[in-house]
Amino acid sequence: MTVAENEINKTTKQNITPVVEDYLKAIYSLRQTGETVRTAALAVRLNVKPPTVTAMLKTLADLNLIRYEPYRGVELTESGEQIALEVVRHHRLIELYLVEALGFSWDEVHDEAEVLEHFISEKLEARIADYLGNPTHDPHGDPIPNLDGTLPETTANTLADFSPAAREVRVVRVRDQNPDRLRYLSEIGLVPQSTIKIVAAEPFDGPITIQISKKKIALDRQLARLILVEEMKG
Amino acid sequence: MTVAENEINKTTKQNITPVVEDYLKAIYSLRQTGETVRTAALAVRLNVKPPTVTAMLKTLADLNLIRYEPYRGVELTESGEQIALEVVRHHRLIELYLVEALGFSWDEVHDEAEVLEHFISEKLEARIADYLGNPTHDPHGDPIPNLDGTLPETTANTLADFSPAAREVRVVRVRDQNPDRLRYLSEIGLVPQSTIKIVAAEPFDGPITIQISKKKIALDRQLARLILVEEMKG
DNA sequence: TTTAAGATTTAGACTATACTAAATTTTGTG
DNA sequence: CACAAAATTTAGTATAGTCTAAATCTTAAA
Ligand SMILES: [Mn+2]
Ligand SMILES: [Mn+2]
Ligand SMILES: [Mn+2]
Ligand SMILES: [Mn+2]
Repeated sequence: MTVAENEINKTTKQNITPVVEDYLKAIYSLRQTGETVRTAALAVRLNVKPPTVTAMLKTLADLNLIRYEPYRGVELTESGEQIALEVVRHHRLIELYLVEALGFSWDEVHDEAEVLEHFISEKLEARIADYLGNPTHDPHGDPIPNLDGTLPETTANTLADFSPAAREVRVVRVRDQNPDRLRYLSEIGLVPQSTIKIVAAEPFDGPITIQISKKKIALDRQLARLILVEEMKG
Repeated sequence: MTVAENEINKTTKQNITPVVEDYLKAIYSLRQTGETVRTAALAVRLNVKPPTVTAMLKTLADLNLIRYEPYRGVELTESGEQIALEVVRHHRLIELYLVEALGFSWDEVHDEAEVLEHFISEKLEARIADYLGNPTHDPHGDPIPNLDGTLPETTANTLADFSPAAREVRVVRVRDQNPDRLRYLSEIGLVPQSTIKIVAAEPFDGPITIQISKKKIALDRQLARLILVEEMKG
């Protein structure tokens, strides 16, 4: 045997393929919702069938990137999370770079970043971060993980949680990556850093009406839940 | 059977993997030397063993990307060449972009481009080309294939072919991608567009002595063969 | 508390790309 | 022109990632 049997579980650079990175990223992102990360959710997210997920979960567990309890779900280990965060950093830096340096709009960057995140070198990552002045947020307001694997703290509520009583709020993040919806949102001026006023909130989970520079727009409550805002200070 | 048997030879986007692209690019580049492209040369270039090449050549022939005569070598078909040229275009645009927009030096860009060439979208390619003003040559003086798959014509001789009789020449291309040698060459000022004078050429394939802005430097004949130059007009 | 529906895993298979060892073809030398 | 050396292909195997069909586990409803 070429490799000793007690070495089979070692994580090497080689083992971290683009597919592995996407699984880790998916686990990380699904965990953000607070729920246990299950096979079915991963299958949907990653566009594969459940048995494919099960097979990969075993591989990831062998690499000590996740803790896996059959039938019960998974969670990232410390090293799994570090890799996930590094890939997320790549993704968000690339998104911002494409917008800032190459004139992409915020609805065009996701698919490009989804691929390139796996292939830029550490050197290119550094040059991009440097060019952008070590930014903390991407074009959607998503926080960019730091090099050390920490995340800029975000304290924001969703637009859906605010009542008309609230005064002006500032949009800080748009948690949507559907190109058509993103185009719609930027058309009405609802982008990170814009200021809006909440005009009305219909009961029974009805629409939220907001005002953006004179214009009133009714937003579906589901969509409003994806818009994170902060109260204006002062 | 899901796919009819008379359809097995169809080239689809799916079939064109990064590995396939690298084979086509390698065949294209080896062909430039004028010699028949053989299994052994491809194996060396692509860092795989000869049986691996044989297997892939069959696949490429099935996809109508090459003509393959067992034991006798291969050549690209029209569609194989188009794909090779497109990948070369990506490679060289990326190299130039990294130098122009992100401060890379010419010895750092090859490895990065070798990977990214397979993963940029057509949209990103277009934005990069646009940013660069639709350039015709990369940082090494290598011609960048046009969108239509044609190549800017280059008429240049190697430095090794010139005798001291020749007057000043302009460096137009450096056919080397070894980072250490490239650093050496840029240190002595031997880069595309620089002007040099040929001072001496030793017999028996000996060194060529050149002068670059007052300084005389002896260049190994092998290395001189990789430097393409043009006589200055006027 | 039983049981059926839903979720998940197991079993078995396939494709792409790689390898080593062995067989075969080509080529260059005597 | 014969034949050994070199080049190439064939044969058989491996790994990563995917699939479908079948088995098994979990859970929620009767
Ligand atoms: Mn990805
Ligand atoms: Mn984003
Ligand atoms: Mn490549
Ligand atoms: Mn080049």
